[in-house]
Amino acid sequence: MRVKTLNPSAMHRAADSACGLMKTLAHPDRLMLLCQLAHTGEMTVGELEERLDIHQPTLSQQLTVLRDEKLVDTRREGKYIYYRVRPGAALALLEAVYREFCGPGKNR
Amino acid sequence: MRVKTLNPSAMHRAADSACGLMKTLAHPDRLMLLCQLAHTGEMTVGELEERLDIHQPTLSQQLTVLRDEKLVDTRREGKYIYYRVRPGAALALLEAVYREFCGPGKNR
DNA sequence: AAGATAGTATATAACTTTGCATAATGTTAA
DNA sequence: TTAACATTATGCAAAGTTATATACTATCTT
Repeated sequence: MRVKTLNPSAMHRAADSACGLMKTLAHPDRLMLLCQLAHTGEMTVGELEERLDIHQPTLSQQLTVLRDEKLVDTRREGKYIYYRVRPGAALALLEAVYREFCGPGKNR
Repeated sequence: MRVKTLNPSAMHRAADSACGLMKTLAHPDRLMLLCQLAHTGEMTVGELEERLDIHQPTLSQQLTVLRDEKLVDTRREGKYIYYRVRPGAALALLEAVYREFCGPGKNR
């Protein structure tokens, strides 16, 4: 069975969008944020701050990145803002990352 | 069924190693290089240069990064140096990326 | 309604890292 | 030694990270 190869320009475009996503994931705080949200479903900024021990402005800045990249959705409830993962390509990658780095027998 | 969450320090360690890999993949040239090698099995620097149209010193620098990160192996044959993907975590990620960004119906 | 407070976001600026071009250097074969 | 293939050195521009300080929004209290 022959493996189909993309033509050069399609490959460039695919590589650029894949890289966009990976650059966003390639930051420990952002990755943990997404991972945590993927597990938990929804959390407020304050809960994330406490759980992940990221100090507030840094956290807020990274959440801004995730919002800009459309990787998370938010909803306000009173003075709290709830974050959750937006379904999409990021989730598939996250799962693959999780399997490789946090799966059974990987947490030592 | 309850989803198990890693403890904080294990999570940090896992996030750091996952990010290390993703940072390496989060560069269009490097990603295409790995993708191309994954498809082809083995290629010389010159073949990669021509196929991906990356100019030579840049290519060599990115190959150095991939070597340093132990994502590729090399073998010399006369004046040619053959590169190939080293089996490991990168391959699983690459496959997930490929499915999301280059799979059926994604190359427009 | 005014001020105080809790939760969240943004601006600025310093610092660090990365990307890549040019140029120089190794290595092998003819 | 010359040509072809590949790597390394150097330097600068661009991008990413994060701390400090400030602003915004909602709630609570008086």
